[in-house]
Amino acid sequence: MAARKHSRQRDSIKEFLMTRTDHPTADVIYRNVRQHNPNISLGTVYRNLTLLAQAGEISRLNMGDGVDRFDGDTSPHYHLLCERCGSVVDLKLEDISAVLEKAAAQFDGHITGHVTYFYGICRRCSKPTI
Amino acid sequence: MAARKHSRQRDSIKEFLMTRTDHPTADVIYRNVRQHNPNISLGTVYRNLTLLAQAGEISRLNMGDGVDRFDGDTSPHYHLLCERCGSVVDLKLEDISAVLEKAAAQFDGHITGHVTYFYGICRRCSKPTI
DNA sequence: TTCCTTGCAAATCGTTTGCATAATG
DNA sequence: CATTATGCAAACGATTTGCAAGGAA
Repeated sequence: MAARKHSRQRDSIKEFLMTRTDHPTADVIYRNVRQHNPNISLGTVYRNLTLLAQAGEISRLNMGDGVDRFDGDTSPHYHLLCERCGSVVDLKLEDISAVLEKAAAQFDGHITGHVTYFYGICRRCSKPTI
Repeated sequence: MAARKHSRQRDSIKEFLMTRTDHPTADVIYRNVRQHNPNISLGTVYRNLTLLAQAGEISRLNMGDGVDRFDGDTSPHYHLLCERCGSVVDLKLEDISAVLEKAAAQFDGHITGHVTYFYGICRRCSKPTI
C-alpha cells in the first residue's frame, strides 16, 4: 500500500510538469525545480518521477533515444520525436488502439497494451529559415 | 562511403543472429559468439551490431526496458515483450503503417516513420503450469 | 514515535570510445 | 601501403540505491 506522505519536493515537481507541454527529461525538471527549491537533489527528482508515474499521475515516455521524458498530460495521445531538434511534440490523432487490438486478436497469448510513437520533422523545424 | 572490410568477428555475429528468433541482447550475443571466437571483445560486438544495423542487415529493437535487442529478421513484423518472462516474441500481423499514416496525415510537419510494439503475456507464460 | 522522504555520494548497467596493434584489400 | 577492424580498458550518461538525517502524520 505504501501510505504516501506529503512532500514539498514532490509538489514542486508535479506542479512544474503541469506547466509544460514539451515532455522534459529528469535533468531539465531538476534544473527548473531547483530554482524554487535550491536543495533538491537529482535523486529525489528521479524517485518522485518514478513514484508519480507508477501512481498514474504523470506518464513516463521512452522514445528509444536513451533518455526518459515525462508528461503531465496523462490523457490518451501520441508523440513525435523530431529527428532534427530532438524535441518531442504531441500528436493528437484518433485512438488507434481498436485497430491494433483487432490486428493482435489472432495472437496466441495475452496482449496488455502497446506503445506507438512517431518520428520525423516537427512543424517548427520544417518551416523554412528566414 | 567507408569501404567495409571483411572480418571473421562480424561474420560470426551475423551468422549467430541468423540462427536465433529470440532477439538476443548484445551481451547474450557476446557470450555465444565467444564460444567459437574466444578472443572477441564486447566492444567489437557492439561496434559490429551498430554497423550491421546501420547497414540494414539486422535490426535493433528498443522495447523501453533498458536493453537493446537485435533481430536478424529484417522483414516487417512486430514484437511483444512478455511482462512475465521478459522475452520478446514475434507478432505477425497485417501491416498497420497505412492506418498510422492516414491517422497522422493531419499533422503539420513531416512524419518519417513510427515505432510500435506490444506488451503482455507470451504464449509460453500464459499456458497453465503442469 | 513511526516510517516516509530527502540529500549526498557511490554504485549500476548498458553502451561507447581512445589507443596501440592486427588484419584486410 | 592505406585503411578498416580488434582487444582492452577506461569513459560515459542516465538512472538507481544505501545510508544517516529530516519531516510528516
